Amino acid sequence: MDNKLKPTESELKILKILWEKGESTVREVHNTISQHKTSGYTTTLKLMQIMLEKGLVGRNKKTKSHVYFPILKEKETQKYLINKLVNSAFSGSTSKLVLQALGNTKTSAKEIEEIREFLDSLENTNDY
Amino acid sequence: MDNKLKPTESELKILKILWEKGESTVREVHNTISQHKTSGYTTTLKLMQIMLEKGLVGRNKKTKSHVYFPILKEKETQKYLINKLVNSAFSGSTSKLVLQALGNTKTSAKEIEEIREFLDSLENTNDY
DNA sequence: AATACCATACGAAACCATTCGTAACATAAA
DNA sequence: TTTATGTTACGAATGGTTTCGTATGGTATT
Repeated sequence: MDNKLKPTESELKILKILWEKGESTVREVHNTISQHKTSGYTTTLKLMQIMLEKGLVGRNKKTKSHVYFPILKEKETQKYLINKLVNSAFSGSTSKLVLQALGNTKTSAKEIEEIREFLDSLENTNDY
Repeated sequence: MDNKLKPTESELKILKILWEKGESTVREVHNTISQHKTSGYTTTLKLMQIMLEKGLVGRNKKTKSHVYFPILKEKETQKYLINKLVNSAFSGSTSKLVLQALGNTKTSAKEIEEIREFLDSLENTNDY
């Protein structure tokens, strides 16, 4: 992934909203953010303008206002972030991360089953 | 985990060295860092002094120089970082993170087996 | 003791992300 | 058209991390 596309924490919050809700105005994004955090409207606006400059999002002019949409893709970003974490704190070992993550929180039987199935599918594709 | 104990990226690099190599002088830490990055000795020194103030590391006076050791524990930090990532990019779902992580990189048969065993042990302890 | 060498302390610059105030502009209501 | 409301652009302040230069102090070598 392009280093230019590395989002900051605030940018990630905004991207998350755009991924979940689809294209949105600054007002809509700000309303969502306001539920968890108190900061001004122009702060959100400025952040989204910066994200536009960086190419993290795009926008279209609608009659009343601009409508923003994510350019950076969710899966790519997740992959980038996992990679960063694995390298910075788990000596590059993904399985160490996985074991630690599973140990941290209660994992439901259904989730465990899902993971088992995924492990099965992994074994079938990379047999070595 | 105490918010005071949240390391920055540079601090994490230093902690990683202290975890791996055990207690070390600034010189030793700096030599290790220099292999991957070019920055001055006093930069490393300053960072470690700040980490001392924050309580991330401790130090003992040896004849020639100070010897630093980690106070922040590796597992705790990993747990904190995973939690942060799960919340900021995986809607709080650990299993989503795990699935994505496993999909990102080739996982060896041995690692898969380890994870399976861990899943087994989880099922035995939290049966619900 | 004088010199050279290394470590420490610390202020300050540079950098970056976040925050907001204010001005300019557009749209809708009176 | 005037007023009110909402949107955008943008400069600048704030706060935190990283970087380094320089002064100071200690240890060891001559």
